[in-house]
Amino acid sequence: MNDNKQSREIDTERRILEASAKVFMMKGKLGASMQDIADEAGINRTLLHYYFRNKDKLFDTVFEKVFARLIPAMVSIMTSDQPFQERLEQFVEAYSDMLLENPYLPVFVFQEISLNPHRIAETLKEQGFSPKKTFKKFRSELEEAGMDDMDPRHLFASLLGMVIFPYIGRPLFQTIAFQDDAKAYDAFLDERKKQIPQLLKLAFIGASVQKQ
Amino acid sequence: MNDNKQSREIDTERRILEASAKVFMMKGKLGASMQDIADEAGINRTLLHYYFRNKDKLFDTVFEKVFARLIPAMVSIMTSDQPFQERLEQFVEAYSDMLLENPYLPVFVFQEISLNPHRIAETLKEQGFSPKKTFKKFRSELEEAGMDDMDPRHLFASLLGMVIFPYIGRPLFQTIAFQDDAKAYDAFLDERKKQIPQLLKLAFIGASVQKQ
DNA sequence: ATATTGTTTAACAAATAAGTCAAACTAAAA
DNA sequence: TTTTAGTTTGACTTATTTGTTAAACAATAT
Repeated sequence: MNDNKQSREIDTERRILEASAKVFMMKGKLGASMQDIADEAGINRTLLHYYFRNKDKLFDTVFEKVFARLIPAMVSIMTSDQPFQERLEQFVEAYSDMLLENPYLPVFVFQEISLNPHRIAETLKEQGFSPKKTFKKFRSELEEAGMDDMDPRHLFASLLGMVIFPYIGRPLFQTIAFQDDAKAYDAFLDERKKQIPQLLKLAFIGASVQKQ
Repeated sequence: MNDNKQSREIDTERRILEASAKVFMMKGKLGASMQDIADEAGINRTLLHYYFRNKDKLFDTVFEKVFARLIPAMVSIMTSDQPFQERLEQFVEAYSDMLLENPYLPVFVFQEISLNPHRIAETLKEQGFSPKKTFKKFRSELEEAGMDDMDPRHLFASLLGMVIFPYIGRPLFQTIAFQDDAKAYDAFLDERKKQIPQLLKLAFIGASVQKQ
């Protein structure tokens, strides 16, 4: 082993964080024991305490890192200056890909913010994300794009819901609508990347028709 | 006290189940201790064991009862023979009202089925809900109604997502889009009862336009 | 009245997991 | 080489929580 202490430290810390994220997401904060995490990381349990004093501190660190994965796509759809239809497609694509790699993320995050709602404001600040400003910009850009008759907050809630639900509700939905065929469900998830923007596009067309 | 033992029993059991549902939903299966539940029900902790042997058995009973609240609206939109637009409105209305009264339900259910995906098939059977049949009926009815170009599974996933997301993601979304104004968010939730069917209606219009 | 069944409680035992501590180990610095 | 700082580990303590047991209590039936 030709590691110096510093690289050893960094490596161990990274391994702990990766293992923690994985185990916390799969088992939940309370379902995951420090031993589980240590095993996943291939280290001694006490080492977790050495690096992160206690379970809460470890969890907080992990939560922020995991939560951060939700931000980039959100920022991009709210601030990019491309045509709306394209932003929409990019957003759905980016979010879907992220969820495909982190299927347990939404349940994990929503569970935690449900138990601990005050955490959100803090975490968002920590991530350097300014909700008020960003959302205002989104709103005004939408108006400029001539979608002023569709409340951006409803639009955004619908969009997020449509994207996220199939991941959150997978076990349920795969059972009732796909007879538990996992492969078919994967294909379904992929199709949604096109279906969701398409549905919204049709709604825009419908709206413009009704306007006249 | 003029209760006989039988009515006492029923009352106690009902109180336990109500308290359990509340505490489990708010704190999660692992976050809720038997003591928490006993306190909420105003009884001795050992009594819980007397009525439901152990925590797992109690939880299973509660989960089935809570999960059952998801079924009726789902069945009605899939089997009713009213015009589709009306079914849609009724579904959104029914689901929204149920969620308003059970705001913690979706996170609770999704967390549990995420940890325990095999439970779903069993629970659905327990509830006398036959996914395959019901969904097939939904599909064919949709086709008859002339919406054959919109995959019913995508439609249903979108619908559920749009309805449920604002409840699951409330702490997050209320913060970023409503500056934490709870009253405004309640109004928003109410608006969605109309917004969601409206969006889908517009999409149908858009689809019919594009068809030509 | 008392015996029996069912209900409720307090006290105890066992298991699990978090967190602490001191000792062992490693690698670079003096 | 030895010292020093940093890293890793095993053993221990403590706290929490589940589940059990036996006894007390209540209400009805004999």
